[in-house]
Amino acid sequence: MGRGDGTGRIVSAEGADDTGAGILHVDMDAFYASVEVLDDPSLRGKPIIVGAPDSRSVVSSASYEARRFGVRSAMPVGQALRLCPTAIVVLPHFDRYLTLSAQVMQVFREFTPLVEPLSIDEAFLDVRGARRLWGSPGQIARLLRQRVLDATGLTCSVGGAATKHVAKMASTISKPDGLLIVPEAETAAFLAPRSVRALWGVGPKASEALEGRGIRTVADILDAPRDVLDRALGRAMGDRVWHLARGIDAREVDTVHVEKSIGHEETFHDDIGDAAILRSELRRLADRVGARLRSNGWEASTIAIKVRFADFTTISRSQTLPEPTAVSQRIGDAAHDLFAAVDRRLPVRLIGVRAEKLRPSGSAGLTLWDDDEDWRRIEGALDGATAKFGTGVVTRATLLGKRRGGGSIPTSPRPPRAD
DNA sequence: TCTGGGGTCCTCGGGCGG
DNA sequence: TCTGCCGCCCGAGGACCC
Repeated sequence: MGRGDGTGRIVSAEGADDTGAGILHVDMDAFYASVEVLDDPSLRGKPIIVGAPDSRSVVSSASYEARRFGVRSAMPVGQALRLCPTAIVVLPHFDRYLTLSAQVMQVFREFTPLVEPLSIDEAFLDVRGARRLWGSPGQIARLLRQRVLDATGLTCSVGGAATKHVAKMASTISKPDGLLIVPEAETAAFLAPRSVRALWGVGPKASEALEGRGIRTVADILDAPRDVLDRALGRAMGDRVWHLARGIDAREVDTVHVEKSIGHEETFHDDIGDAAILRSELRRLADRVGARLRSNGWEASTIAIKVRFADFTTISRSQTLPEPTAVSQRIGDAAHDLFAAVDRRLPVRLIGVRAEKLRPSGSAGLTLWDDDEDWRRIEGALDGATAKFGTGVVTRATLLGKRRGGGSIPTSPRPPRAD
């Protein structure tokens, strides 16, 4: 596997065993902060915090120089500055990050079409079919890191393994500017000593629940009875952790992403108690949600609002509409109705609007049931890039993406069963 | 210290229909 | 006609991720 190279990071030795490690996870190093350094070289080597310098802002990204002082993402900027008073606070430039992200993803696609972007700065790649063209997974990872650096001037870290989960853990451990390949046969040895918190999906609450039962490492999970995990974490999570600890993760690299919700929210600079101002903010957020729905060709069946009060308690309310919509006015009306029913005893810190249960607009008339038989019918009806159902036209990508994502194409409920 | 914004997924409880 | 049970859907809230 890997070895330390004296700088705290890990780089798998050239020619090290990479048998069966055909899934790569690539993660850009301190992405936003690194882009800021790229665009202003005078920042190089200095502690940088990307975020707004106002009282309610949090750290979006921090350079490794700042992280040495304990600065972390999502930490309030004020707290970060107390830990690292010499840090330079830089305002984020999201358009620039998007441009560089697109360049990086393009580099990934030079190696394989099987790229699953996870966020703006990371992706999974399935390189099992790229050996003839580019070499073994380890060779591909090295080439890819060099290509990213040449194309953008940015460094990234790469983990390689037999599964997405282990590849992701490997890239995290190799950071920054590292490479760690875990050959399939060494998966168990790699996992066993890791903290439960290192498992993807185990956060502060879940790790606390496990540690309360004496389960601190992946090896401890292997020894724990299933029902103990289920009681600590709930059935679904217990099951997932049981499998992940054994290196079992059947998820494939999925190149099709289908949005399930679209929302906007905003934290006010000062808490607001005036209902008229809050209603106009809801309208503004509803306008933005509607505009995004329309530009994506979606409409939503459910509208939800979120309200966070001055004491940080947070509530949400949602409503299913009689008809799906992408009209901002209707979204705003629904948001107003929901807001009117909220008991407001404290001023409001944050307000948000979200559109859920999305479907392609103009797909009314579809009557499909979400089961295998219907999917065969849908796929049978696919003609080139689109399929026609009733009055609606749905793209092939949408249909197949929905299927893979396990979501529902505009579906109707199954007819009531005859008793 | 005082907690962003964009999401996804899971759990739980209540309502409803067979 | 009523009741219990079951399964499904919906809404609310929480945990988690980047």
